[in-house]
Amino acid sequence: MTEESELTPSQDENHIIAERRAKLAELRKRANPFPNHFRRDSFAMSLQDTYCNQTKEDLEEQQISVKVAGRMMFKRLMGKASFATIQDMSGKIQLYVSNDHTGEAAHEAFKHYDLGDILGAQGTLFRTKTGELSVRVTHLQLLTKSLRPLPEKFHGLTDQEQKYRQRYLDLITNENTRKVFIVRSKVIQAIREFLVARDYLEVETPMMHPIPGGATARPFSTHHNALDMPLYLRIAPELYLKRLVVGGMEKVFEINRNFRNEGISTRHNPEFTMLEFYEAYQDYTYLMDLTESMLREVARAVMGTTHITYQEQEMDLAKPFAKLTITQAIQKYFPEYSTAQLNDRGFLISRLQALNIAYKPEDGVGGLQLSLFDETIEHLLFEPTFIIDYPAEVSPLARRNDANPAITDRFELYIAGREIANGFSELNDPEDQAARFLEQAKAKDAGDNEAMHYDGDYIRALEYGLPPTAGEGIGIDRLIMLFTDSPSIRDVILFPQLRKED
RNA sequence: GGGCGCAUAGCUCAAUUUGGUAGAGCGGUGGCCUUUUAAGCCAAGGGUUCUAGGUUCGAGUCCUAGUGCGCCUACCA
Repeated sequence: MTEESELTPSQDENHIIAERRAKLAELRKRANPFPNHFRRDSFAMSLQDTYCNQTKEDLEEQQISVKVAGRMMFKRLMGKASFATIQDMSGKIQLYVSNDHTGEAAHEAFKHYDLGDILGAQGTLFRTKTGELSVRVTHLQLLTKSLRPLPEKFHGLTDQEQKYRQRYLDLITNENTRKVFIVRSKVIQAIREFLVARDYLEVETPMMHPIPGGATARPFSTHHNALDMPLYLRIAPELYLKRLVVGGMEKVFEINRNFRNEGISTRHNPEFTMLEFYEAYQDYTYLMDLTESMLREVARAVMGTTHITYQEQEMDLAKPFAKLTITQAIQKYFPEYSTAQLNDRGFLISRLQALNIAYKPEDGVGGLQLSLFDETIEHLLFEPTFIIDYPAEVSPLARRNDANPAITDRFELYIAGREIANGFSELNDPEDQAARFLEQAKAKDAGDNEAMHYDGDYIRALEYGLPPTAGEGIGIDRLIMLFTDSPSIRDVILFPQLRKED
């Protein structure tokens, strides 16, 4: 960081911060304003839950003593008594601070505490006139002085950029942001439990690859000094996970980050979280069933329902997911295209040109159909839909279909108009795989910088024998967008990638 | 990468439509108030209008360039 870009007092501070610094300096004269000996015994939400049915009289009778701590979010002074609302990781609870119970000196000190300060309070539970559960504070202590003012309490933080750059402020201020990331954590936990319950083994494979593979994408490149060799941040764990299946880990999964050096959008972050899982002695039809079960079970576990509202449209994950081939999907929305036309290279090219859709001139019928599908159909698939039978030319790691070697036993799952999952019966014929790597390498030489490298060790592994295996990747961030009704991937990633601030 | 939009007090927003002394609420400061709920009332504060140029007697407002963010689009999951 350069000297100019650092936040120095003269550049960044305003009168509010100056006043708070002066308060802090006063506090320092009397005691350490950052003590670390207060121990709470209760969370706000557990108190609210435990005592929600107890009346004012019940509480007076029991004299329940509690110690709570949290950040002060609201403050209401009324002379000889005050109310404050503190927030901890579970929720909020109100404090009643008064000359009578807290003592005049402590109450006077409290009046100079600021919103954002972190307080520890001890006292007894009671219910106010209006029925709100509160702590009648007998001992109050400032645990951390906050120097910077919080965003306005009613509207909160709304500036998107500040929400992303200063996520801590967004989390302090916005209930919904907290909810999104709690749901995210629970979804990942539920997926883990779903797979572990089916005897899957969770593993971690390298994030730094000497040969980037497992997907068609541009990698980030770096360099290892001691080894003096180039390394790439992984674009997919696929080839390592299948090596593990070769090694006898017959049900294996990994939830971790992938890195792709490509565009950023509401659906793309340079680093994103993928679930990949592989199961030996299964095929892609099994994966589709498993995926339906997984999404239903996760939805029930996290939200208690399979009903999802995404951007004001509704769906029910309990309904069977549709299954369509690429051409069936095209014909569903454009019945005017005949099957013969959709298998006619000339017709497809004329349509793509008419619709101004980019395509690779060397593509066969399958690739052209896919280009047409991606541009015209994909965004229309709101209800969960498996698109099946992908052309072999765009599926270099997938097993060929027994009846039609031009296509593969592969599917992609679309929900809310975007790809959520991609799965297939794995290609375990080492000679076919070697040939397809060579084809990719040829494309790379011809200038396709997303084409795959030839991975000699992966071929060597296949030559020892990969059992017939089914494998799938699920984009966790996009799944979380769906479950949290978030319009942008940046809303479900705690610290999305942004440009430098200065 | 291309197109469109936005940037004003710590935060949320105004500022009469080619321009004429930059305002309010919240928060903060001082005062009143012992059951408040975005507490209330009174008072005094708080600004490099994103940055750099330009037009003009005069620019938050108009023009040019830049920076950041948002949306759409392209590559992609």
